Amino acid sequence: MNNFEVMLREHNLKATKQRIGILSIMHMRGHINIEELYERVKKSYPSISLATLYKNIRLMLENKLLTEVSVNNSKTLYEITKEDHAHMHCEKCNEVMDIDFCFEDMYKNLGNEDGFLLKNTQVTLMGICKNCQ
Amino acid sequence: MNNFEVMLREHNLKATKQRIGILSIMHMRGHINIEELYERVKKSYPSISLATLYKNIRLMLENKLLTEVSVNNSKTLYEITKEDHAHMHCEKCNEVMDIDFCFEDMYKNLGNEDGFLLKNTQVTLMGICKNCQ
DNA sequence: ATCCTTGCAAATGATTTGCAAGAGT
DNA sequence: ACTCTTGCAAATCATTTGCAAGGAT
Repeated sequence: MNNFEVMLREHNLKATKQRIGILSIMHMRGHINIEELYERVKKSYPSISLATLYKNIRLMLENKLLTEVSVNNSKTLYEITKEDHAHMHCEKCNEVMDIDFCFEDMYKNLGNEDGFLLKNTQVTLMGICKNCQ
Repeated sequence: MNNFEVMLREHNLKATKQRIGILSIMHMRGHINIEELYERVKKSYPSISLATLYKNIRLMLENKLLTEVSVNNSKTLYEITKEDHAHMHCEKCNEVMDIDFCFEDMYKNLGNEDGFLLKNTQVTLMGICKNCQ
């Protein structure tokens, strides 16, 4: 029983080969969009269908096992949920990288939030990465 | 010659009725998605087509007259480009509100950016707004 | 007069659905 | 054995394209 099986069970999901495949690709790759995920998962499970991929992504998002990362001007990415962090998004190669970030410090700099019940924060730095410059 | 005509000319775009219509809805509405924009613009210009809307949004994004606002789990929004600010996104009603935010202060709290050429930043607080609680 | 923009219809791309067969517990 | 998941095909929704006619400068 590997890590991903445990993760799935902890989130009340059956541990199917397809799901374990999805999670292991995501774990290796970091942030990934549906299209690339499909190409890669097919290498281990050639019979997997796009519908299965979409259904599972949706399910794992609802269970908070995955987190959606919306970036401007390119496809939605998904990552395995982890500690708070910020993202750098390269507008040329579309790569997304994690950076350490303390949300507590940021909250001190906020303006008027007027009764808003805060659940989560997304911080994305947009620009050009080292390789693309 | 109204404000929107000036804005368009300053960005080297011809001032058509359709474009002025798009901008005035956006100015009133704040953040808006394509579907809602279409419904509203049709009220003043019933003949406008979705294709025209998409073409113009794309064009104005390229000219930085508009800014894309990607939010998790709901349609991409667009707003007229303005000074740096952060967004609050209500996960229930999907409304997006602006809040004051000083990016300079935030940059002090950042981790390793390793040669990244920063162009822009997006900060989104996700949660439940006052009305929806 | 020229070039850009519009609206239409069709093409393409992304995501969801229903259902019968198969897999996980 | 039971229930949930898969894969397929079709349906739906979102976005883009090509082109002829119309509009802005």
